[in-house]
Amino acid sequence: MANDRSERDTLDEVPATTGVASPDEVDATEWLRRMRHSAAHVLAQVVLQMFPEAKFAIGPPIDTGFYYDFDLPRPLTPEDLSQIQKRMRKEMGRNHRFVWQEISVAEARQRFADQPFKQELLDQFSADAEQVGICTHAEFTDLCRGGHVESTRQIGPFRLTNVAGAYWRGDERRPQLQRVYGALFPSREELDAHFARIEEAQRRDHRRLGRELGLFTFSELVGAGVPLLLPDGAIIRQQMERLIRELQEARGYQEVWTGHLARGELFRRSGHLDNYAEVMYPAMHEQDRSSDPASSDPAARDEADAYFLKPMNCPIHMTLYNSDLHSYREFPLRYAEYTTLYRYEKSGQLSGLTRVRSLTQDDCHIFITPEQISAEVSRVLELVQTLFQTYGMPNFRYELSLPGAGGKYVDNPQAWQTAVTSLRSALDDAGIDYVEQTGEAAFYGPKADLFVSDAVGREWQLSTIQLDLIQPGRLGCVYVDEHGERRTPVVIHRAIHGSFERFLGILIEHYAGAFPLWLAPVQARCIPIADRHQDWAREVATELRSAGLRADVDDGNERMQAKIRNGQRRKIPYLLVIGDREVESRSASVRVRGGADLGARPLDQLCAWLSELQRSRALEPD
RNA sequence: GCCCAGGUGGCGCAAUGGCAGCGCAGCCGAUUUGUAAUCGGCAGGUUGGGGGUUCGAAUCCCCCCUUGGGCUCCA
Repeated sequence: MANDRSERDTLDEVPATTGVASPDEVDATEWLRRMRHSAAHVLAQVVLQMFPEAKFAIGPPIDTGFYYDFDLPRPLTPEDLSQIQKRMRKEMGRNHRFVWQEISVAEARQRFADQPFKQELLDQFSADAEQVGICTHAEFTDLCRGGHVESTRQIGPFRLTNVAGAYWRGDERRPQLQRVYGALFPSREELDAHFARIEEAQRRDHRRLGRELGLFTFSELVGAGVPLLLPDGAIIRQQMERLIRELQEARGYQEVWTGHLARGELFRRSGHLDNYAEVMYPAMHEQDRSSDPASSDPAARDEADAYFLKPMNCPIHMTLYNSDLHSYREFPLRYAEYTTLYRYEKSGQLSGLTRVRSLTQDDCHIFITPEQISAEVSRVLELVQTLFQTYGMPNFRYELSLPGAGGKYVDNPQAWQTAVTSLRSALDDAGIDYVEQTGEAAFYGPKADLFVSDAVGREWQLSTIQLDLIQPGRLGCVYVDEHGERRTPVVIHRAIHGSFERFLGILIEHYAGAFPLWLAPVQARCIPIADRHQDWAREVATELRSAGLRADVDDGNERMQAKIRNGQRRKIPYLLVIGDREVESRSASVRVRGGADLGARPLDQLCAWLSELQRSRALEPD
């Protein structure tokens, strides 16, 4: 997640200005950073008072405040947190001055003799004579590159928010520390606004809306990470599938179907068992069904003969490609598939619809010659733009993931170079801004990924465009070129939605549950005012359904006001109120989601209007 | 996977060692109403699962499942 990355990056940033500054020496942003960093020092001071044996690690400012990592003799409780907070406020009120100075590494080693994490930070300096910064306020001194306010009373309003586990230096093999997070803003109002924003974000959290709107559920019995789409959620998903099918058919994609299982031998050849085994569900051995005890001896099993739930389609699509001999004239050859994949995501990673164990990609594999890379990537980028425009989602960013130095990247530097260059030029030609990430490429090639943020600020990858220089060769894919020579094709792996599950989660939050007409599970609901209006209400609904719309009738014995309230809460785009006047004039009164009353519309006009709105996938409900 | 905090009718919550309760939703009945909640009644829980402590466990202890917040991971 990029926001985490940016947190990490702050550790390595050297502040532009010296240890301590007054408010008029630095700009507002830097001043805020300094308040946050200074608050982290006060936090460490207080924790050290309460736990003299505490080992303290690092405590940088972050986007919304600060944190500090500690190794403590026991877990911190919520009560500890409020106690710490109280004492921090007290210390701040005492108005200690921050004094920053430089000392030699050798001196610092002595000073922090009982602080192993500080010692490790000092290890990165080669010479003992080098200078490092330390910052002192009250009785507390920390190893510190600087970046403080002048005194503790200048620190803005804050609140400690939570404790979390965090690995030392972000490495899961290293000790896990307790990270105390705090929110800090320049003013009380801004701090309150921050928490109000969080509350607002929670209101549009897809996990909450999914329940309220009856879109999806999970079951302990079915299993973690397996989303169960309720009828209304399934309707939205069907519309998503329909859209991408339409767009892809128009662009020369051909749909294939390859099921859910494949033998281990396939994944061995593709390289996935070597690079990806931990995310695959374990092997299913046919011998396990045998009554012969000898045959279930693990040593006798061959992973190659076992079956696996497929975690991706690529090797299967390549095998399918191999069922025939292909010519360069067929290229680009585009295989599309919408089949569910299964990935054993670690339990701690699961999150609503955005991180699941059964996921359905709008997955395609495109077979091309190396010369075609750039042009085909451009076509895929166009498809991405069209899709996101249709959903009205403008806020995304691209990352270009390049190979790093590691041995994960199979050699053939020339092919990699071509691939990277082609990918980059396609992005540039499309006028797309992107960030390059070295060492983030797939084991089989470089890729361009699209990220969006969810309601609570977490970033998720949706679209991906990956070049594959490895698997086609491993799986023996060939094509005949214009000279009659057999060559290995390049394959583009690409998904536009990413997975329908994750995209649905993002969509729910993007619209805050108020879907545009074409996606809304119920598009129009007829509300008869009294029982005598029910016949006409039913007729209106029937006519709308004949026009291809999803319409129903609220024939409960509640008052109209209550039905409107329910329909509104269900975020139905159009509520059609039907009373004496409407029955009389063969019409329905249209109430737009949000409250606008459009007055009575004749039934045939209503049908034509709504079905055109649906057909055009218009974004506004009115 | 790791750390922390949770799991009580479908949903949101209360009960902290001594009779499991409230609201919404649901069902039944009455009401027939013009743009965000009509009234009355009924029903609904072996307190996530298993084990333990105790005269007695939703409440304390252990294991597991699961959710949330982080960390790590994300071909």
